[in-house]
Amino acid sequence: MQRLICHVDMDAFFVSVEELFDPSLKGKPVVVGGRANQRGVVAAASYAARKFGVHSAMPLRTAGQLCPHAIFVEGHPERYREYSKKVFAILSRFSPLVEMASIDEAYLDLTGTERLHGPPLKAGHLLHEAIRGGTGLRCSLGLAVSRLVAKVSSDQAKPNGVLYIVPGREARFLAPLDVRKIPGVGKKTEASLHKLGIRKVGDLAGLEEAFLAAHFGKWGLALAGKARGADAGGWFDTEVGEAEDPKSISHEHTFNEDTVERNQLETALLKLSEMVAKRLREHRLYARTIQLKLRDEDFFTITRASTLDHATQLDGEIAGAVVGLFRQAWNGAKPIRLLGVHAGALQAVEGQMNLLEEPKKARLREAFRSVDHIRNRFGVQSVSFAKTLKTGIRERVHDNPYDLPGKTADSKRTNEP
DNA sequence: TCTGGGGTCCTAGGACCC
DNA sequence: TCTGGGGTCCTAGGACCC
Repeated sequence: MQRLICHVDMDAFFVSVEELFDPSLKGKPVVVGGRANQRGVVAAASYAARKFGVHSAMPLRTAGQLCPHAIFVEGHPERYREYSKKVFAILSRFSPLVEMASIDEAYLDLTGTERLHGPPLKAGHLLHEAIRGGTGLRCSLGLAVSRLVAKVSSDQAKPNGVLYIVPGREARFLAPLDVRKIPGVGKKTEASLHKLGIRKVGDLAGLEEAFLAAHFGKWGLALAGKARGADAGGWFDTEVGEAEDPKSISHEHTFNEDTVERNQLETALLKLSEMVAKRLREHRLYARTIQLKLRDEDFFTITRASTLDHATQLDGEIAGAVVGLFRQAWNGAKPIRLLGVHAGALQAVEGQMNLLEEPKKARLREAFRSVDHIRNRFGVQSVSFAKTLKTGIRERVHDNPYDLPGKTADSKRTNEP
């Protein structure tokens, strides 16, 4: 049976959700991500704002210069998660094999649903209409035999379009597109390809695999396959289905102003450790590697990792490791711009941990369960490390506002620690 | 144009072991 | 005694995606 994959990509998602709640924003230049004078980048821009050259990932200050009359909004992550879930629910009516690839993007496996939904293009339009009717949001939709071609075709269909690539026509569809359109080809790879005189996907498809392998290693081989429309290894080559456990969990924070205040920095590390530990417990995962991320005022960035002799999900153990790394890595001279805490080498609850568990640890874990419960009800800052309370925290550390759906957001916070 | 935050995957070198 | 070879784990950094 011919495989049929559908890629759904919401159009200007964050902006469109904002418009649902405030229709007066419609048609106006809107920038989601923060104020025009803040440190940060654009998370989403309305089509009206894009006309001025504003696009996502652009520094907010730049966007403010390009389009001073734009409406700048911080955004509402809970709303985006809510609408992402709505989209997921609608898609689930069309196929049991649905996967949210990010908050505004999903893959469906529609293989064998022809008797139910009709031919591919018909199914696509039904889906498009269902999303429009169920959420009031527009999306673009690509259908093809592979994830890769489905994704590229949804991009070509933007905005508000449906595009089906007939099986066998993949290479012809891709050939005239810029190499940059291939997922995984970013600025650097594009530049390298241009140097070799390769500009279009068609140029790429004609090359020897050995040539690409020589220039780009393992990635070059995949690239050759992608140019012909194959999923060609890696994540793209997996079946569409249930999301797997995360491979890492991290939180980081950029300070509004660079700082050399050790107290402030270490307090921030404790907060970040708490956030990481809380998410580990939500996922019922344990981390064996803890990593610190440090960025100084010159944007010079280092990471320092430490592998523990056992896996953990406890705030104190993570904080202990990360503060240790921090004291080794930073001599107090250069002002710090960003701190991050990263948990890797994750393992499930099942496994050797249970055997090694000491009764003391079990009690601690029980205590943290209660802490998480209280935090969920009253906010992160309702329960915290003693040091945090003592030194006070001026700089507030936020959750990732544009996280994947399905994770609980910490509710309201007080301004006082 | 002074550059967020949360992820994934890949590479390369060194330690260590057999 | 002038330098094996493979495997695995760990660390650091970087490209890329939304």
